[in-house]
Amino acid sequence: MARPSGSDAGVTGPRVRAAAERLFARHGYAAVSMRMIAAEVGIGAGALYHYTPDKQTLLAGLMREHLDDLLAAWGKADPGTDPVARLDAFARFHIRFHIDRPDAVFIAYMELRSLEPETFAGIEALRRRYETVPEGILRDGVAAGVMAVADVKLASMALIAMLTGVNTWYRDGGRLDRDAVEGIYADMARGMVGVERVST
Amino acid sequence: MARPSGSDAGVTGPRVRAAAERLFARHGYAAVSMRMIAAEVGIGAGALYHYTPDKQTLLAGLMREHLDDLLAAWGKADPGTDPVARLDAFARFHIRFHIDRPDAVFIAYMELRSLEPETFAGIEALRRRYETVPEGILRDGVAAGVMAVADVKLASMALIAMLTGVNTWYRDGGRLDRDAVEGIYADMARGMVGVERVST
DNA sequence: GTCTATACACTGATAGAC
DNA sequence: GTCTATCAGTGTATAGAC
Repeated sequence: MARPSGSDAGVTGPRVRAAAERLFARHGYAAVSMRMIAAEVGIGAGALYHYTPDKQTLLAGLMREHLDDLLAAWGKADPGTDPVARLDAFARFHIRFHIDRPDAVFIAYMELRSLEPETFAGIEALRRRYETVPEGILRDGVAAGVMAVADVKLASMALIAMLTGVNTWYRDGGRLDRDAVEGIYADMARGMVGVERVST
Repeated sequence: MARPSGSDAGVTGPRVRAAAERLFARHGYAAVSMRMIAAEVGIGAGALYHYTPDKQTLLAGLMREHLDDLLAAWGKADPGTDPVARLDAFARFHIRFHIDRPDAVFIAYMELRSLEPETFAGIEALRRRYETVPEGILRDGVAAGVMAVADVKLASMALIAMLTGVNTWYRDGGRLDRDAVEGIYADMARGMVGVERVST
């Protein structure tokens, strides 16, 4: 039995966030109006303010949620074994997680400038925490003598940039599937940080 | 002798473009008003329309100019010798060129979505042409047997993403100077595409 | 070449009816 | 929980004086 109209039982909130995510990613935060978001959801603009106190909070919420998910997901995906295996896992995890959420990724990386200072600081701290993941892996790898990098911090930034770059061109149904892409990038990641090649 | 006021002899046009570049990079195209640009230059908003027919054209001009400069500069920097030397030159060139123009780079990469379709196509073609540079180098390197990549196109995209990523953290006067950064990245680039290490 | 004045649409956010 | 109506402010772009 269909329930009486008006009792959507908490589905509108998520729909508002989903619409905002899509539109912010597509057009940019500043270019999206609250009326556009409301129209996408199918409600009036005034009704949006039952789900967010303002536009800025809506954006910050999307970013925080994305980064929290990212950190939590790596916590589960981290094999916690030797550095080379962790590097491989990290490369594959990062690509998989990012190509599954192109909109959230784009917003989290590009709309930092749209945040007010205090909000920015909190989000930036989460980003920074994620950057320490590859740093730890590389530091361990260098210490164990199985990796060779001139600078752990630079190599970590280079690795993240390389992996995140997949989002600029990857499309489902393209020439290579996810697994192939992950494998090729994991390979390049190993070469980048000086892991000795297995087959040469 | 100072010339009579009002005869700035074509300096206002460049100042308009410079102000727009700075502001678009800082706040995003959509968040910047023509009034803000005019205020930065020190003229009224109406006077801007002597230098650009509209805001969109102003943006597209900045992007086109940046990409034209990039392609021309590589044309002069390309040593045109063996693939390994060209890879090294490309990595160093790309980093140097990009960290010297952080605003233009940010705009060219991030405001593509702010362009109307026809304008977008022209800009995108220039970007695509630049991507063929590392593709050619890697193809030659693989053919010559001095590089080993699973996929030339992916490796090119990975290389560009890695190098462009320097712009997200590099600041003049930081821990490492330009030349050191270039050297470290050129090293990682070699490892990434399977060039045999000299010192091991 | 720059100014002021102006057009008219749209902005984020609020108030109060239902 | 959603609606309509509304606020004060700002958006791009143009017209015409100087």
